[in-house]
Amino acid sequence: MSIESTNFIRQIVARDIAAGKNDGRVVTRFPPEPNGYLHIGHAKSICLNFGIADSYGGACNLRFDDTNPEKENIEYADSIKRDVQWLGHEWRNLCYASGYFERLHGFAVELIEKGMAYVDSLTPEEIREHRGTLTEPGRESPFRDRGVGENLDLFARMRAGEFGDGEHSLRARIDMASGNINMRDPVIYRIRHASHWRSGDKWCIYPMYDFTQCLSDALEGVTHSLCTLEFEDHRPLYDWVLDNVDVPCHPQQIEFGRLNLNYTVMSKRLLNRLVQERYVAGWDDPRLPTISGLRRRGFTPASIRNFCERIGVTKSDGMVEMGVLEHAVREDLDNDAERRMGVLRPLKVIIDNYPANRIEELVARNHPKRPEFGERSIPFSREIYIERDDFMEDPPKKYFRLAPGREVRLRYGYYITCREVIKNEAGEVVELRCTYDPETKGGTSPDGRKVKGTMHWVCAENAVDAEVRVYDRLFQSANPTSENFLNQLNPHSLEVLRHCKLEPDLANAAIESRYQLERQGYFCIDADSDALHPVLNRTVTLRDSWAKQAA
RNA sequence: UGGGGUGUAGCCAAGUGGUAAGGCACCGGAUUUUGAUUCCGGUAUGCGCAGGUUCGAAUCCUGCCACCCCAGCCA
Repeated sequence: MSIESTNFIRQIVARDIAAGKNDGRVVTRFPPEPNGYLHIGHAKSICLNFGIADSYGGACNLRFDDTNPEKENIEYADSIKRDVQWLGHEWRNLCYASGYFERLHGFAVELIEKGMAYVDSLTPEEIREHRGTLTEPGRESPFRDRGVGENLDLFARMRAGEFGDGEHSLRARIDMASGNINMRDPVIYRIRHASHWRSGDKWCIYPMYDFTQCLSDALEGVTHSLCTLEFEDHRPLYDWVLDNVDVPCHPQQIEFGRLNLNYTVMSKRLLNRLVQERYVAGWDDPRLPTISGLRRRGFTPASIRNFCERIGVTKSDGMVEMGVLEHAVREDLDNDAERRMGVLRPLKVIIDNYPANRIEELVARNHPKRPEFGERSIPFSREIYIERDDFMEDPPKKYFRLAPGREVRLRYGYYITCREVIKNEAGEVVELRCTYDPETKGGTSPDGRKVKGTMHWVCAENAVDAEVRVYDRLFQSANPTSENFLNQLNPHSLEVLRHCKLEPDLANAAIESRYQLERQGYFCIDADSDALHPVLNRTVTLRDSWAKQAA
C-alpha cells in the first residue's frame, strides 16, 4: 500500500529528465556525518533521496561526510549503515568524504593558484571580529592579499604539520561585504591535529563542510543534491566553489524542510545529551525517535516509509503530529501482525461451575481477515485472568464489560456471568467468581442471545509470565526547546509492568517479532527476553473510542 | 538597519488564471466474537492581511504583517 506522491523536488527532477539535463541521469546521495545515530528526520531524507533514485532509474550513494575527526567514529558509521539497510534501501556506492581528501586538497591548491583562496593567519577570534555582523559588512584580513607563492608555501606547511591548531586557516577569497555571511571569505580548511577514524594520522588539515559537500557531490556525479532548508544560504557558496574549480559536473542543490515531530526532539545534539546523560537507556531506547529506537519499539520499515511518503516534502517548516506516525504503524501492523491474547494487569476469575481438573483447547484465528495466517489453540480452564479494566463493580452507563450479574463473552471461549466479587481487607477487588454457559463454546450461543462485551483472557495455569514495557511520549511539551527540554521530560514515559499473563504460544516468540495483543495494541518482543521470560514493548495502542468516551 | 526563506482547516499537503484534491485528527452512522479493522457521510463561501489587474485570482501586480534560518577554524 505504498503511495507515491509527487512533490516539488520530484517535479524538478522530472523536468530535468524531460529536458535532457545530465543526459537524463539521476544520481542522489544521502550524506550523514557519523557523529550520532539516525532519526526519523533522516528517514525523511533517506526516503526522498533513495526514492527519487528508484523511481527515475537512477542511483543513490551513501556518503559519510566525515570531515570532523573529533566528533566522528566507526560505531556511528556502522549504525548508520545498519539503519539505512533496515529501512530497506540499497546504496549504489558507499563513499566517504575522507576518501576524497587528496583530491579536495588539490582543488584547494587550484583555488590558491587562481588567487581565489589565501592562507589567513588571524586567530579564530580575530576572524570572528572581522566577519562583521548581520547588518554590518565584514573587514578584510590583513593577510588577504598574500601572494600566490607565499600562500602555496604556507598551505604546504600547514599540511606538513608545521603549525598548531588554529594558527592558520585557508579561506576562500570572495566578498567581505556580502549580505550573505557565508560569502565573507569562508574558511575552507582548518588545522586539526586529531586522528581520524578512517584516515588515521595522515592529515592534520581538514576541509570544511561547504568546501567538501559540493566537491564530493561533483566527484560522484551527483545530479541533484538534496539538503535541508538551513543550507539554503550556503547555496551561493556551493555554486561558487564548483564554478571556480575544474570539476566534471555541477550538481544542483535543492533544499527542503526538515521534519519536526511534536512531543519529541530531533536535534542530534539533544538526542546525544539524552543518551550520554542517561535520561534514556541508549540510542535504541524505544522512546527515542531514532531509527534504532523505533525499530526496538516495534515500528516496521514499511510504516516509516509510508509515514515519510505521507507527510510530503515542501519548503515550509511544519510540525507533524505524532498521530500520523502512529497511524502508519497501526495500518501496517493491523494488516500483518498475528493476534494473540495477553493480560497486562491481571484479575483472577474462577469459574465455579467449570470442572476443576479440566483443561480444554479452544481454537483462535491468528488474524481476523487473513485465513492464510492459520489458527492456534489456546487452553481454557476453571481459573483464568482477565484485565482489571474489564471489570467494574459500579459501571457507568454504556460500559459493556464485566460487572456484577453481567454476562460477557470471552473471546474464542464461553459466555461467563459474574456472580460474586471477592475483596481483600483494603476493599480492593482481588477475585471474581463467575459461572459459564457450556452451550456457548467458541463464543456463540445457540439461542442467539446477544452479549455486548467481548473480552480477552488467559488461562491461569498455563499463562506465560512476562514483562511488558508501555511507553508514553518522552516529553510533556509539544515543542520542547533546547533550553527547557530536560525540564519537559515526561516522568511517565516508561512504565514497566511485571507478571503480565500471556497465552502460552508467546513463550517462544522470536526477538523483534510483532503481535497484536487483542484489544490492547501492538507489541514487539524485546531483545531483553529470555526463554522463560519474554519482555514486550508496546509499540502503540489500538484506537480506543471507549477511552475517549470515558474521559 | 543585512541576506535567505515560508504563510491553503486543529496538523501535514495538492493546487502552476476557470471557481479549494488527499491524508491525519475530529464528529455522525452501518457492519463487527477485538469499544479494533472495514464501510458510508460530515467538517475552509475560504487560501496571512489590504489594495489592484481580469469576464474570472489561492494562483498575476503593489504594499504591509507574521514566523523560520544565517554572525563555528560544526555539519
